[in-house]
Amino acid sequence: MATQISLDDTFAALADPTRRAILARLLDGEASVAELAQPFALTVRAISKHVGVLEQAGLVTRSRSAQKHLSRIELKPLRDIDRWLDGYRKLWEGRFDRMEDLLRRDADKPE
Amino acid sequence: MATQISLDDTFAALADPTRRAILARLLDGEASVAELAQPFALTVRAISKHVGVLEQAGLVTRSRSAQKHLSRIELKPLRDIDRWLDGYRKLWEGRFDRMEDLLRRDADKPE
DNA sequence: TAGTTCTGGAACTAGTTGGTTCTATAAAGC
DNA sequence: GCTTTATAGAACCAACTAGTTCCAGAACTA
Repeated sequence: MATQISLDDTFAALADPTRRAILARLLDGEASVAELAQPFALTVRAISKHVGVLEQAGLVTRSRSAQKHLSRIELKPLRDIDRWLDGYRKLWEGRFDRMEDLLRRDADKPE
Repeated sequence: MATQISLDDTFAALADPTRRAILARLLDGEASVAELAQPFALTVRAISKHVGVLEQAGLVTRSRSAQKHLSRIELKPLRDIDRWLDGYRKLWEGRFDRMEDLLRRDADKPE
């Protein structure tokens, strides 16, 4: 089984704009570290570390083709976040006053 | 205007299980710091700091009623994450082989 | 007024993060 | 075989984080 990824790691990995940009780039297809580094004013090593963080968080897998290690986006952790959001989504999808009701539900309870 | 919140801050705030638990608790209604601290083996001060982080990230607003400062969940940053996910959601909602096509689209380009 | 309750500020600590540089290794190209 | 290219390991640094303890202030309670 693919070692369980925590929401902690996923959220932490996504909390960096460089890493989110790398993920977005990977929507266009697999890429090597050098290719991923190209748009940034950072060393290739720094980008390599960012990819490592994404890999740790399960958001990226790598396959080496010759010297190039191709990175590829993995969707499962994103789906996990999506499912986590489900618990809150109903609050903004309902009518606004119903949302207010939910939020205040306990506040008026006699305890 | 309510000072613009960055995805960086939102993701970072959500990368901590204590803070996610606090948010979940706030689904049941507003609560004071002391109330929020009750389920945790942490000092009230530590929880107060966590609430501060959530507040910084726009996930919580506070209103003081007497000494009690009531925290309330705010949904906008969560909706922002939901919208950010939109860019990826189509990949796991489509048929799997179409997703594969998208991912490999560039890999086979003659360049 | 005095005491209690609720919270935030300040100062500190240990551990983590995001970046650097320099070095090593593995595969391709000549 | 030597050189180049692509990447990761190691060591380092400055900044930030999550926690603590101690103290101060604001507002209820008696």
